[in-house]
Amino acid sequence: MKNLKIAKIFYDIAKYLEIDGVAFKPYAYEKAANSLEALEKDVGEIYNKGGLKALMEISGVGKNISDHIEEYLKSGKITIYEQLKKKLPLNIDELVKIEGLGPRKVKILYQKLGIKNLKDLEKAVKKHQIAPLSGFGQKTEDNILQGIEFLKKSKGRFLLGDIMPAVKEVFEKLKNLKEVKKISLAGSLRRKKETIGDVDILVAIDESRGPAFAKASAGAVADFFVSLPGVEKIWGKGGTKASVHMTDGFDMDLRVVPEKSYGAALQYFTGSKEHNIITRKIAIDKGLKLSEYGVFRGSKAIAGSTEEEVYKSIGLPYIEPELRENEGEIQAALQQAQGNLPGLPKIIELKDIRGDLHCHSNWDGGENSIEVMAKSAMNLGYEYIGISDHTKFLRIENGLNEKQLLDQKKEIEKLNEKFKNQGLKFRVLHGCESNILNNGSIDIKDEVLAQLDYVIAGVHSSLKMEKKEMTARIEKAMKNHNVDILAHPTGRIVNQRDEYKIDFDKILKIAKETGTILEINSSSRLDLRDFYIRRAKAEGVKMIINTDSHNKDQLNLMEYGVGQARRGWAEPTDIINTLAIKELLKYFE
DNA sequence: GCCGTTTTCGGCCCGACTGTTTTCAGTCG
Repeated sequence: MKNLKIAKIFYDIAKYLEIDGVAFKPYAYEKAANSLEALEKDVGEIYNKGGLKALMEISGVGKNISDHIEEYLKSGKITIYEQLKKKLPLNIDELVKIEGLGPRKVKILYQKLGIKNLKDLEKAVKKHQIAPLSGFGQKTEDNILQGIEFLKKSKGRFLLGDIMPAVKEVFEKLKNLKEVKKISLAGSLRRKKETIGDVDILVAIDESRGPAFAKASAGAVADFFVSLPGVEKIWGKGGTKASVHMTDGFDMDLRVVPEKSYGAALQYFTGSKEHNIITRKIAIDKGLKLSEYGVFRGSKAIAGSTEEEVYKSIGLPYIEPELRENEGEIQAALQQAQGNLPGLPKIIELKDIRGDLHCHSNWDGGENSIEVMAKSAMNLGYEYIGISDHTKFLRIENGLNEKQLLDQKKEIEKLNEKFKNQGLKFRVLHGCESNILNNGSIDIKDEVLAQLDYVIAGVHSSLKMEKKEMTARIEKAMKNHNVDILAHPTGRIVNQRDEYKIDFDKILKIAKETGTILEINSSSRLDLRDFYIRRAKAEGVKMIINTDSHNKDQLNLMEYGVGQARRGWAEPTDIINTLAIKELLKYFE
């Protein structure tokens, strides 16, 4: 997608300009990049329809930046970007990931030592060339070494679903402390980002019994925090904060604040940075000041104990954490505050989900029987589960052939009969996760597919096809009238694999035409990504949130798919597994 | 480089920490 490619270039330009010490321009480029990411339409399309004038209507895009966009659309290049790259041939992205290294220091390292990337940096650290530089020092050198080692060990960021179980355990323990009055996760974890740098936990303590008591309470919470099982190393501990490194590899930060500023602190520590900047600006426009301590008029605090109060004081309705990226939520909130439509989306919640339709059983080598999977789904409060085992092309996954699928159908019918006799209002649906072969055909005969309640199709082979071929392959599968759901539509896996080359706009168009449902896969694929979800929603394409469970415990991954959908602004009406069974089956029909 | 029902020029988020500064720049979240 061109929007994202251009956005990336603008972010890079911003960093280059920062390196050169240029004031304010970096912020302008970042802002434009941010707007492009949030755009629901293709920037090429906007330009084709309305030219430069239409581009300049994008927030943060003015005369110069619209020229850059035009240049990119025409030639695939932006001249000043090429010049900046030539002037400072650095891998900035890589270098500024080291804690303590920012653009200015990166420039000094390049000028004095010719450091262009992480490898160069590591060599220089080992030869102790960093400490003697003016502005650096022994401590900086030590910190850089530590930063390099952390990056190597953890690759920097963790998959949300991988660390959440451990975080929840810690969270529950803290919550049960008598000193803790309020507690919340904050940061990217609360915004449900795909990957998390570190874990932020915010706690409010009781202040009503005086400062000495409050101080003792805060100390007790911090003491407890650093002595938790799983803590490998304590980075630091003070009266109101502590940070630790866990044996699982991630860092956790604890902040303890008084109750009166809990809401402001939560708003601040939740971020994102971009969202905070714009909310603070809105405060300034109203003659107020917003910080982590509260909202102030002069020196008088006018709000701070809850987030709702903080937003209200600056004239905004409450904004869900998953929307706080400055990608249009502020405009939507302002719109809502003025009583105009559509305002903020009423984004989907976990409790809206009535079933999970991408689940594997022990028929294809999954861990649990259909009955066990079904009972686990009942325990989650679902009304239905769909069994969708792999089909025959995937031999390595014990894919089922036509005969096995029909045998499985009988077993599912029997199980439904049993549930009915037990008076249970729960239904097992029968589907499959079929394979889209290279020529776009499905690896199971149509007459068998037609006998299933629904059919999922996905690409599991020849992932490196050229864009045109791959798009045509998927298009053909979507046009098969037995295919209901396109599994993990772009093929990406977080931190492991990029998406395959596809024309996503075309996929959206075909989905709209054929009524094909696009999957939001909750496993480590997290595919569709948030910005694709937003575009699908804008086009009126329906989606489904599935877990792709291979055992009963993985049914719990649903919360991450829902988080993904929330970041994509999806509402319950956009997601078909919020439907009751009757409507769902009608939709498939 | 962008933006404007207080501005077409003069602004551009806030507070804390760190390291090396002898009064503050760079970095972080």
